[in-house]
Amino acid sequence: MEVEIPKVYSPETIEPRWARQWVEMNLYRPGDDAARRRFCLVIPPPNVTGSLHMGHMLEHTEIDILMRWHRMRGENVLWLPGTDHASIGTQMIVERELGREALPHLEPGPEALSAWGREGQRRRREMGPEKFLERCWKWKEESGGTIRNQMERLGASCDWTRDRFTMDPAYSRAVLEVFVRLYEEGLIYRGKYIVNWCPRCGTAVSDLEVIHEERQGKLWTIRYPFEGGEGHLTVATTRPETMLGDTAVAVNPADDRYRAAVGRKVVLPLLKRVIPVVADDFVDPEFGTGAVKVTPAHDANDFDIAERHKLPGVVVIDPEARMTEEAGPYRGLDRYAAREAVVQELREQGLLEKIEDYALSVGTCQRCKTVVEPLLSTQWFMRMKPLAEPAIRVVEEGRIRIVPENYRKIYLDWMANIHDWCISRQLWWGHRLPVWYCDACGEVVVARETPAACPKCKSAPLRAETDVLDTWFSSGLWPFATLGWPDETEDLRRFYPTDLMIMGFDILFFWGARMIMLGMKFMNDVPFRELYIHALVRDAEKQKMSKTKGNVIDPLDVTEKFGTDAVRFALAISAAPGTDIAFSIDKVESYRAFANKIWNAGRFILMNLGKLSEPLRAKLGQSLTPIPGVGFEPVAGPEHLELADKWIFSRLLTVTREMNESLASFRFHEAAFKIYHFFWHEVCDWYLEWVKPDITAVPEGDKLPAAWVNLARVFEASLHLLHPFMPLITEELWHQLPRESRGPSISLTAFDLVSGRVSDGVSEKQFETVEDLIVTARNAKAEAGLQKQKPSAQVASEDLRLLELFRAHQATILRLAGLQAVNFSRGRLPSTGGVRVAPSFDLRVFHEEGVDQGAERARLQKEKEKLERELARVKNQLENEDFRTRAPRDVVRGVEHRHSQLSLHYRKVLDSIERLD
RNA sequence: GGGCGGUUAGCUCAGCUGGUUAGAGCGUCUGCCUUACAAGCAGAAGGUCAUCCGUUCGAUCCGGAUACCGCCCACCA
Repeated sequence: MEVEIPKVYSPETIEPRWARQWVEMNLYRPGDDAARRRFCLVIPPPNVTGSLHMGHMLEHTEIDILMRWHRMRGENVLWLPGTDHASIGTQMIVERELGREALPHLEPGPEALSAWGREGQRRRREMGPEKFLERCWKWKEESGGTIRNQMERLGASCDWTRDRFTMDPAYSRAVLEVFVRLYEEGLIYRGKYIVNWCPRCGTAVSDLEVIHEERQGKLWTIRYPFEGGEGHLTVATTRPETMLGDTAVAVNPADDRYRAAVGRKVVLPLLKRVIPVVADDFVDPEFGTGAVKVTPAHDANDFDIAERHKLPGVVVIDPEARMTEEAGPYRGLDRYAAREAVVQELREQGLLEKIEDYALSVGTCQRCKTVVEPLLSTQWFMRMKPLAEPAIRVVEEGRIRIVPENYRKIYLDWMANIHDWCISRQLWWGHRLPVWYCDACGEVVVARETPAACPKCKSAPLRAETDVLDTWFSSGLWPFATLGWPDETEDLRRFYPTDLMIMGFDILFFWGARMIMLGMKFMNDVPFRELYIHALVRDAEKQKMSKTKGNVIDPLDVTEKFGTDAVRFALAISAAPGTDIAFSIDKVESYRAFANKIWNAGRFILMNLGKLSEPLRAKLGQSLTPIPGVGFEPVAGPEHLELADKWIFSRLLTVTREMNESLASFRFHEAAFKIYHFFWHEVCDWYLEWVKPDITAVPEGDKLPAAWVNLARVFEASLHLLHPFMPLITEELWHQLPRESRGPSISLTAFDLVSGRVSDGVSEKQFETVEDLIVTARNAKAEAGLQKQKPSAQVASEDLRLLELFRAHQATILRLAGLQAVNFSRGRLPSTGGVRVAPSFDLRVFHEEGVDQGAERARLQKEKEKLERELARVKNQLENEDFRTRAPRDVVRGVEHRHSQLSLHYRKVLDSIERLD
């Protein structure tokens, strides 16, 4: 039977097939064996605003690696998937879509985007909520589908039967429940405060949604004349247009310059309003003129000053950032036009003292980059201090472990300085606040169901609130609402608290902190026990990927081209905790080569399988069948073990253990590197080459050669170790291996070490010595220019046991080193050239044309110098009495051993140089 | 204004709690289409671990300073 297997692995045919099959089989529902540990993670729900980017792919790869790893250790694993409605984000995208439909002729670009946004907003208002929300839902269906396809293609092992969306009816019920309960407890309140207002989006946004940017601006110094008298106060401002809303000037009470001014009044220029001069500690006498204009309706600090001094607020800027009626002659002007006009007028009136350049930080809208306007506005807020307290405690006490640890401090600092959270948004897409107003008596009703009439004055109907909740309000409930809360479901009982959460740092405060607060509040327990913060995926030059820079790599593109497994591996092996990832196509390419390597190793085995008779193949299948209750053990077959077998199984044991340790601490790069190196450079380069003759030979009789059992077991174990990183290719190859009874997937076959097994240091050492001999021979061949030929060689050593070891593996040494014959003898080689000296053996490759004495001398000279340097260092160390007395014994002994090896080697090199002469 | 991170081979990065000879991938050079794999095999070159000072028997690793780069937070008009 000859099996035709392509030489080059083609992920595009194999990967999608398995990905689909896993979904169709509902393979990744958690098992319900109560005796087993459970492991649960709820996905950070991607926004339904579009398709997934490299950051998602990294996140999902990391999650999937851990999920598969836990699953293969026999745990009941739940990875719960879902998506977030992304209130403001989705609404903006749908608006833009509407705009694009209305203005299809525009060339795509930043200008078109903003034009489409404006037009879409207009069309949204025209359509009304009902129709607009229909469009949003349609968008959600499409976009959600795209996301799901992408995740499936990635091989994400989530339980799709538990897929959730933040606006599912059940989920929305949880959102309202939380709102009502928090309101009833006084933790949600309504009030008129300064909020961050985005004039473009037409909504309030939270502090976190404001991005501070350093901009070059100006500082204007303006005179405010005293009422009915001589003189003036001068104030400095970066926003002269807001003076129209000034209701006071404030100075520091300790500032002698202004002591007399406090209590007097000044005349606000342009509007001629008479306003008081007040004393307030907030004012820094050092800054500007030491006198501050107070604009309570358009500045958060001024608002606080006004509270303290009972000053009124005058709103001069409207929600669209135009001047209001209160701005008198400037009404209707845009805020920036008003600024110019105001400055112009002040200059003409001689009230402008000076203009200086000034770098200031302005708040911009996270979504649309528009400069945010602090605005006095009635909004809903969540009181954070009482919620933050337990959320701080659980992290301090280690009930939630944050990794890498430096984020713990950042989290705690932020939580300690937390401010109340503005949760209402003037948007349409999202959860409407469960609030009704009685226009008759002014009553505010917060209820789970629509109230029929006002509970106070009985009038009806009530006017429903139109604001929706900040997206992060609903996602804050994610870990318990997805599991069925407020109902006491089986899932909630079984899977809360979840075990792990993985997210990017950018949403630690938006989401992570809020989940912890709300989880503690409503479940009285942490939402997850560990929180791993992953790195950012950047481009090869470590630049942020962005559309404007044009350096965005689309996960789907690169996946299609090189295969999911290759991309996953490239991400995993770069994912060192705490360091951003420089991602490049080159990297993916080199891990595609790795996938191909795995494929070809499998191909070698499968091709030679044809040399086994049917019964022998069945026997092999038996030896690969998982042991019930234990799963697959990465141990050698019970039969004869060659040196190479002992070595590779010993290494396998070590590598498995090390990978387990790495994954337990989120050191993905380490685990990926370990298996990469093990599989390629140990299994393929050495083990497979070593046993090759035993595998390619046609066995005689009905006995299955031990080499077959061992190789198949090593390969199968390697597939298991690789599987979390490269699930698709490993699944494919696993299915092609013979097996007595085949489960549905490698990922459901438990794989673990039998405890107490220790690695075999003696065999490792012996194997490495033989390896050393072979490499030395190859090296000698290469430098003598004999790579094409098969020369003879001579090996000598003082160590009889070593010679015995070499003799026992003579055939393998000849084959792997590419030698014709080798002669082993005791002692040293008496040759006059071409001798390689290692501490424990000499080796000489025969060269027909004789040795190039010059090159030989140069090489030896270089070696001598290197040895001298090292020897000097080691000697120095050993002669240091402090080192001998203070360093640990085994370190000293190690250095001593090194010294004896070095001197031996050095003497041999010296000797060789002498013989050349 | 506070806080944090980085600086290791030509490039991108590993190197966990200090200890024998600092590692990979890509790139470079040499030789090979050796019946698993040229997306491969074999061999090689390439590093005063940013700089300075300190702690230590011993520092790429710990502490301090400097330089450059980057990030986060913040209610100074």
